Amino acid sequence: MKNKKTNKSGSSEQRARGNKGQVRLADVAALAGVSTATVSRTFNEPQKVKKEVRERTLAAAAELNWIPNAAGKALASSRTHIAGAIIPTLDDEIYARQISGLQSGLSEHGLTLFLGCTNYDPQQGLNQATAMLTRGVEALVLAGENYPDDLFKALEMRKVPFLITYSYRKDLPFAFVGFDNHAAFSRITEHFLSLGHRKFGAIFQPLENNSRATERLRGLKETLAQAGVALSESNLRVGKASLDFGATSFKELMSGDASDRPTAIICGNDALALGALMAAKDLGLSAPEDFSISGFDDLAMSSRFSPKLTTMKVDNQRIGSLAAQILGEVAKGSVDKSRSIEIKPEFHIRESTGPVPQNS
Amino acid sequence: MKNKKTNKSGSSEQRARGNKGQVRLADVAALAGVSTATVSRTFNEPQKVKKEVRERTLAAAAELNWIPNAAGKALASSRTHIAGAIIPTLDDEIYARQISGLQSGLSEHGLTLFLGCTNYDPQQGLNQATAMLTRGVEALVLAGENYPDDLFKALEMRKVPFLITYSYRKDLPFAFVGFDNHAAFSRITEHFLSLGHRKFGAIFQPLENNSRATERLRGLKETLAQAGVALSESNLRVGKASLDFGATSFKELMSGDASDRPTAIICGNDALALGALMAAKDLGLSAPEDFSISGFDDLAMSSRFSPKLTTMKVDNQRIGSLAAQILGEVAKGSVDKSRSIEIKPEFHIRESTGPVPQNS
DNA sequence: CTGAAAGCGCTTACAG
DNA sequence: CTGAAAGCGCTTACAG
Repeated sequence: MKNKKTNKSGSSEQRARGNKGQVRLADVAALAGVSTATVSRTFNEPQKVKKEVRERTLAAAAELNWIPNAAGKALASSRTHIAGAIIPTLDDEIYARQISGLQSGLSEHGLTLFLGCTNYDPQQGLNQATAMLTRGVEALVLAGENYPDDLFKALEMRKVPFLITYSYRKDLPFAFVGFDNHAAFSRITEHFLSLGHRKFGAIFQPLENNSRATERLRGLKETLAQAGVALSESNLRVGKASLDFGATSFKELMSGDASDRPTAIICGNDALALGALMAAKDLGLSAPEDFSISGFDDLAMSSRFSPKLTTMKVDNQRIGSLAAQILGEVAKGSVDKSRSIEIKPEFHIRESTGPVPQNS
Repeated sequence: MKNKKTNKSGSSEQRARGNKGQVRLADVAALAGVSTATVSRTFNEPQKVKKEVRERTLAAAAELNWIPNAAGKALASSRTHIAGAIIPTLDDEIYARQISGLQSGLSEHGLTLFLGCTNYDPQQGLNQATAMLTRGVEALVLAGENYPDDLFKALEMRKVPFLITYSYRKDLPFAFVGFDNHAAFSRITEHFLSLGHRKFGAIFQPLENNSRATERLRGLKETLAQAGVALSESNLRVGKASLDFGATSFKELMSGDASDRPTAIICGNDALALGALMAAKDLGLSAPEDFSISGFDDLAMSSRFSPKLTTMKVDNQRIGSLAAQILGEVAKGSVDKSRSIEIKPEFHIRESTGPVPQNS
């Protein structure tokens, strides 16, 4: 009884010495009549505390509405229970889904997520990462591998485990959870070749600081080259990954001489392909009668559009969950190195691709 | 010179006492031959340090590649430079955009963002918020106001400033950055009424734990009621906010007796409306000749679909930036209370709404 | 302008 | 099973 009172007034004395009126572990200890060590154990290693004492402590904590201060905890234990993720942008559903899967996965491991966006600027990526290192992230997810060398150096110097998502590359010494963009576009290109197409056009998102897009285009070009087919520069359009750019580019590609016009159009993603299909309607052209076209991502709209779009689906939510699981294990220390996981995209051949039109 | 050496070996002695090999401010101080106070000032109040000393200190920090430890900093200064955001889901572009604007805005204020998703479960929201309070967030953004009372109590008890986004309500004592969902749907409904529609149908996302959707439906129903028009329960479909549910619901609404069939269909968002329009094509019906329909959000697709969708646009990126700006000021202490900002959605009347069909 | 030292809120050997 | 006390890496009055 007396104990309680002393504590309560004690608490306000503390306030005078700088404490902001925040309830601290020491206040709980005083109320429960135990040492600070016991309060700490009650919450972190309950089995080490006698039941009766534990309950008294929990009651005190509940009465005071105590929430532990993570900074104190982190300093004393050198664990922060924080993970970070850096992505190009949330405006692309691809990354939003990954973060969604990642966040709920990390949450199950008791990790809170710091989020940073680079807007495709490597320097911003470095800044975000530095902020996160300062705040003691235990692990980091980087979407894509377009980051300055300094970033990777900093991570290695501080021994912060990290994982690269969305990409999967064997030529780089990092842990990946993603897929092989080059192989995916190789596969798509083969599909067109096997349908007899020889005149190709391509509509792509910006390649700068985006090695995924770059790899896709390489996969496309190299596969064509192996078949002895060239993609002329004039039939390659690169611009904003929007419906509009897809539409404009399509009209340009189709405005040429009928004999030069591509019969096959490979798009860097679904938004571009859907934009192109909309422009086709305006021009009175339709797939697969007049041309064939493919996307990448399998947006919700793509399988319902008319014609249904041939595309590849990547389960981004799953990429996020897998990344969370790996990092959760690494942070817990049960695994000492992050491993790679290769995701296989699903190729959905639908209505938008077919044999070469007769009159071409 | 000697100084340097002592320091370096000193550093490894420290390691034996628990330090994880991490470079600390004290190491920088030793290398530069100054006190820890001077190192701290060099970074936090540089104008208080003589130029020469400052430069020596900066050089030492650079040489050791020192990154300050935020936990130590937070504990000593009681500032964490962390803000948090809790949203229902990232799978909805609405929230992804808000987070996008929020993150870059906060970043400019030197704040790092914790992100948590509730998946529309208030309890998860409380858990995420507790995790963030533990980690010392200086301010919190909550999307929507569907959170347990305990959450608001906890925030108020700890005097953590917070802001509710997307909604804007005058009947609740919180700071909002958003719009009036009720008024928005009232406006949409008036548009249909002014076109002469009297038979209404509605396709909505789940209302449970989603007061935005609930307000929308209320705005719709009350405006109809004022005009003496009823929305029959059988003409109201509530389900997943997907293209598919929009399509299925449309077919159901249109399957009834021709005389009972709604001429006006108000959808809770664009995905539902686009799904309905796709189903209409299958049925050989088209807007606005056979029926009128509206959405909400103005997705990229909506202005390009055929017919172009009548809908309302909310600038979610801007909601995020505004929230960041307010919280940045509040965290800095330049303002002591967060203020509300009402956003006005833009009503885009396009091709999908028109006068009541003659034969109805 | 600079430094010695206390203190922020926790955890964790260590001793009992 | 429990407690006294040192220590985690910083900042900040205070004194000079």
